[in-house]
Amino acid sequence: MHSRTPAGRTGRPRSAAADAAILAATRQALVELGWSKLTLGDVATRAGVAKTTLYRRWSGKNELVVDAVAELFDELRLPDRGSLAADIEGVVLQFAAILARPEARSGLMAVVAEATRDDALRERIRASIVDRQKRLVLTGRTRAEARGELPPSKNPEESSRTVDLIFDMVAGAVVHRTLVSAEPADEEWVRSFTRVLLEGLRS
Amino acid sequence: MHSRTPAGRTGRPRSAAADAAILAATRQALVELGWSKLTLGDVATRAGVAKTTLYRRWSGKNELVVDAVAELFDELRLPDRGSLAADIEGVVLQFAAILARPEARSGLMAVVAEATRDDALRERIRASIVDRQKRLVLTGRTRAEARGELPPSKNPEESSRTVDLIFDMVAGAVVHRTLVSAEPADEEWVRSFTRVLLEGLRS
Amino acid sequence: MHSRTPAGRTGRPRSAAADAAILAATRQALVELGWSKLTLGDVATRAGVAKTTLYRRWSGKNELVVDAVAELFDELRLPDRGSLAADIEGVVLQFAAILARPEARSGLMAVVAEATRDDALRERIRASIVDRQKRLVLTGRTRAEARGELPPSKNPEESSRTVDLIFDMVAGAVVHRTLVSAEPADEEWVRSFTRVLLEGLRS
Amino acid sequence: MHSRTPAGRTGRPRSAAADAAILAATRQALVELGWSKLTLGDVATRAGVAKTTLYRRWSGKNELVVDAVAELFDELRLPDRGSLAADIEGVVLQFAAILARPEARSGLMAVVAEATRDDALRERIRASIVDRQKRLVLTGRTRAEARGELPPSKNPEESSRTVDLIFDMVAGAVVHRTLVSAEPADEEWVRSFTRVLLEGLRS
DNA sequence: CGCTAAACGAGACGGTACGTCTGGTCTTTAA
DNA sequence: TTAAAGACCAGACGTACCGTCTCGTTTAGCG
Repeated sequence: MHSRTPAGRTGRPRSAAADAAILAATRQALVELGWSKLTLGDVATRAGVAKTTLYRRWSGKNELVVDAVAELFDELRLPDRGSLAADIEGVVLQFAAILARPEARSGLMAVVAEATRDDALRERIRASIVDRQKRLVLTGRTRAEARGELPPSKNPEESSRTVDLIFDMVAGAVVHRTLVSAEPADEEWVRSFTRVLLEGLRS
Repeated sequence: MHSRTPAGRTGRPRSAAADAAILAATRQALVELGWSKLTLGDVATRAGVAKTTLYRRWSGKNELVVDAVAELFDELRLPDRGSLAADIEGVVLQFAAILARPEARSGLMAVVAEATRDDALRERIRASIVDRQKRLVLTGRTRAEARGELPPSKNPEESSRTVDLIFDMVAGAVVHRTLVSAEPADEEWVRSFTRVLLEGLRS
Repeated sequence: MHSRTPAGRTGRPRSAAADAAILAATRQALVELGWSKLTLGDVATRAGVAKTTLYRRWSGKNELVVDAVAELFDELRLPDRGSLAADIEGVVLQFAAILARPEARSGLMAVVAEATRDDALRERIRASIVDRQKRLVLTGRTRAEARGELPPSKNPEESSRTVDLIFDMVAGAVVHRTLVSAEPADEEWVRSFTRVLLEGLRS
Repeated sequence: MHSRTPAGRTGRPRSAAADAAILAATRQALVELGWSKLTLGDVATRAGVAKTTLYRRWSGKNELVVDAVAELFDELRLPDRGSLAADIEGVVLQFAAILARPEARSGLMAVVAEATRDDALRERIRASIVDRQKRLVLTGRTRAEARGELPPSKNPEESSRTVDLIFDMVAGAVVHRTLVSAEPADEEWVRSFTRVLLEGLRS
């Protein structure tokens, strides 16, 4: 995380409230203005905070927005609905619901775009957002193997490759449907998608 | 398109060379600087053109970059390799090759991010980039039905939904693999992906 | 604009009205916008003329405005009211009336300002505007000497110096009163000024 | 003045050095480029200051140049040479010396030209430049009355009118001689001028 | 309880890019 | 050939943010 427990002991401690206020203000500004018109000065004003305070915690717009958006994905949970298909449908719908929120839409794509030229930023995105999602895929796979819905992993390496493939297919399809095609990832679409994905994996 | 055949007949006509020079300069600047550090003044300088000339043709950075990136997708062709799987693998590899180019990577994602708040821009992206790709899916489907590799479409509406689903799955997976996971969409990955997709569709 | 010279064998006949239209448009623009916001493109539009046509006749803003303003001074006449004092009062009032017009106020001072760094422009101002006024001073002096109101010139050189002095005093005082002090050079002021000037010269 | 003692007390205080540097750079640029080619960006660069800093203190070119030129008139002093004629000659020579400097020549006339359409600017000129000069006339008149060289003022209103008249005559003649006629206001000319003025006033 | 030192708000600072406007020039078609 | 139209290059305009830097002012923990 960006916050650091004070190394030395003296001096005024950082305001814990400021962090929350800044992240909330960032999301609000993303909703109202979108990524490109969001300015750090405006975020600071909304948060009732000086620009200095903001820069003391985040090194720039990208880092701030990653953290602000990452919090949105905290609510992702793998439901246990009894079957792999139902579980996947559940989590995909959650994912789609998050991407339907305007603060996620422009914020997420913009930082991904920036990350194409900034390895540190990509790493931050991976740690804050992507891995959180990927863990759900892992859990789901394990649970499905236990249920006998998927054949057990033959070897770790291939297993890892498969998880990556599934993850790219799930996240990619939902993102593309939502942001590029600009159509809602509603229940009907999710059901069709899940069917194709699972049939493909089963065979 | 942005260019307009002169409505009236008088006056000096717009330089056709300027358009090409500007788009080429835009791609070059995308490679060297990335989206966020690309400035229109710099593009104009690279193109040997005044800023006014640039603004006369494009209303802003987003519109310019969409056109510059769109040209990259002109080279996409559906190969005829004899089987649906081979055809898909071929076109996905082409798509991945384009996304591997730095001028496409940051440019494409950035305009998609902007399009989340700008309907006109999204329409422009759809017309210039997305529809061009979707037509390949349609062609591929038709060809596969003729070969008997896929069951013939039952009704137009469901057919359209299926094409959309396939398109989101293909484009989404490749984009996510390439830009978010930041792993190459190489032949091995493409073969695995195609197998899952086709098996899922066949059943 | 609609004048057509039938005799010319090649090319379009030249518009005789263009000069007048441009100068009139220049004065109108001076009234409405002042010197600094007057643009040649705007003048051309007001005159119903292309910018090219304007540049074919004048080399720039300064030259155009000098000519436009110079026409205002064409109406200056030395009245013959029977006494030197009355004659001077008459011409000073005329001069003040011209300077009260907004197209003269900002136009004249602005070109004078430019002329401080541009000898060709200063020469143009002298020829078009200043000499026209100075001739009035000469005429007035000659007439006053004939009347016996002023002693006859002792030698040409001193005479020339005196004319220059009078001219600078008259023109300078009226301009300063009108433009810097921003007070009207009305009859009362002119009478006081003339009295001081003539008493000073007589002794 | 433009500078304001900070109303609120917080925030970084304005740099006092910046003001001086900007005004000096303005005068230097006036010398080298003249009014019309002087750009605020260039002034900022010369002063080693950002454009924003300049615009924070002055609202535009006119206001800046007024202040820059006004400082030139700070050195005007009414000498005490024992007689009214000598005093006037002294101050007129000082005035002429200032107007001989290129930073005063084009700068002063240009702002006067602009002031014909801008009351606020005219007021600024009056306060910063004109009143400073007029006070010298007042002092001179008082001193001359004490010496008995001029009859004492009959009433305040007429006295004020006379001061205004003298001021317009002195300043106007010197400015016209220097800038319009473009001849030096040397000692000989000043002596002639002073003689005419004083004889006119005495009678 | 007073000292110390960091964090705080405010806002000025040097920069960079914006998108617009104007100055002059050049290139087209029409008359 | 000249006119009107308007595209062209060049560069200044005034504004908006950037990220940094002073300021004077809290506000904690330590002594």
